[in-house]
Amino acid sequence: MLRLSGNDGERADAARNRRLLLEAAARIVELYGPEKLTMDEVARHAGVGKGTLFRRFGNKTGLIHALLDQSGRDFQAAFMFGPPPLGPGAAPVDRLRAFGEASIRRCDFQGQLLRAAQEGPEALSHPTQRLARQHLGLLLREAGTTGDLELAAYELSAYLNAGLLIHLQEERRMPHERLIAGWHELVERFLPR
Amino acid sequence: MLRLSGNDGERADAARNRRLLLEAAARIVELYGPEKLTMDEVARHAGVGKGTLFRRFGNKTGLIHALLDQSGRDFQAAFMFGPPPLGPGAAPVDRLRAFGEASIRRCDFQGQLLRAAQEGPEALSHPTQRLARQHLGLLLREAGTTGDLELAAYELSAYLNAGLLIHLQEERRMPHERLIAGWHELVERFLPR
DNA sequence: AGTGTAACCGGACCGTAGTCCACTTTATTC
DNA sequence: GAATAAAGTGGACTACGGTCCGGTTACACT
Repeated sequence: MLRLSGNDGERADAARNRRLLLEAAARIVELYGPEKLTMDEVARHAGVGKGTLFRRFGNKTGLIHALLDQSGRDFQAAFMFGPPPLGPGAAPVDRLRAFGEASIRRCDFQGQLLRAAQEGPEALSHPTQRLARQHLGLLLREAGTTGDLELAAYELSAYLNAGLLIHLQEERRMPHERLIAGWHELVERFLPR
Repeated sequence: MLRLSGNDGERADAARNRRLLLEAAARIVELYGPEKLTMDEVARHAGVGKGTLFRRFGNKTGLIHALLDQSGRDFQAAFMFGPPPLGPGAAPVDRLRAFGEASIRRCDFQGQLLRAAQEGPEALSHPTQRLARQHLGLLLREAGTTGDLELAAYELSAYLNAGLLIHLQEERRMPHERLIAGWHELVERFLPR
């Protein structure tokens, strides 16, 4: 078989099941919260076998990434091509500040899913994480920061990790504004003196 | 029963089983590596029921913390009471540098266990983590750093997270020296200008 | 020694992530 | 429209972490 005609090389029934599974997963999260998102339940609600679910998304973090895909793409588009201060056009420092603010804001809405997506040792290697670090590194370079920019990008993105932000908000009871101020302060420390 | 005489309020058989379980766990890690450390196997090797294992250590991260306890205590004693530059007596900046170096060195030996111990949402609340952050915050204050020192301590300790260090070493192939240099650079950024 | 009781013990049991593979469906080709 | 091969499917199965609870044991007090 040559698979020339297919839209994405995905068979029609497979595409339908992908849609069913994503809808079921989204519904479960919306109705019962992310902690009730089990692979068995998703498959059951979608009226589909478990094997199908794992074939489509690989594993649970794969499914969660697929759920976050749309908002992730929006976010990426915003900081790469959108209007300033997040997108190009503003000063690098302002873009850095805006990037953190947007990340923290996003965490307010999708924190639990974001945290779940960042579990496991391979999370740091995921394309979206790499892209964010690359972006941070680029902005640092433009801002005139010197030194090991790759490590600097890791350090900055560590602060924006959903697990850390949730801990600070829920365990340490830090208000939103303090986290933002902390980000601004951190960015400041990375600027050339 | 008053439980006055007992050494630690732990019954003799319980103490014996704790020892057996820790020895079994240590042997499994040594012989087969941390990824083979399953609760069933530990209980089986110790010749003890699974319920006993969970009663003693609560959960898997509890067992791992118990395994790391000795080296953890040594480390804590070293940076709180030991000789400079890690312990008191040296300049705060030098103590900060030494703290990171010691953490990175420790990660070289026990990285996999340390990473496993830091999984889960409650890891950041664990006493050893809190103590490390408190120590970092104190050194920053002594070094004259201004701003939100609590957040600053979180940011510094994020760099020393075993999961991140292992990722940088194994995935990004960064040599030991680069990680050390990165730590020194990071500390530098937190010093008053 | 005898006794009461709190602590301990073991292993059956549960929920969840992830694997496996015999069977079915789809799409292409002739 | 029949043959065919690749892709898809579903549910039984495994491994693992963690819970539960009826039975047992060590210890303090008499």
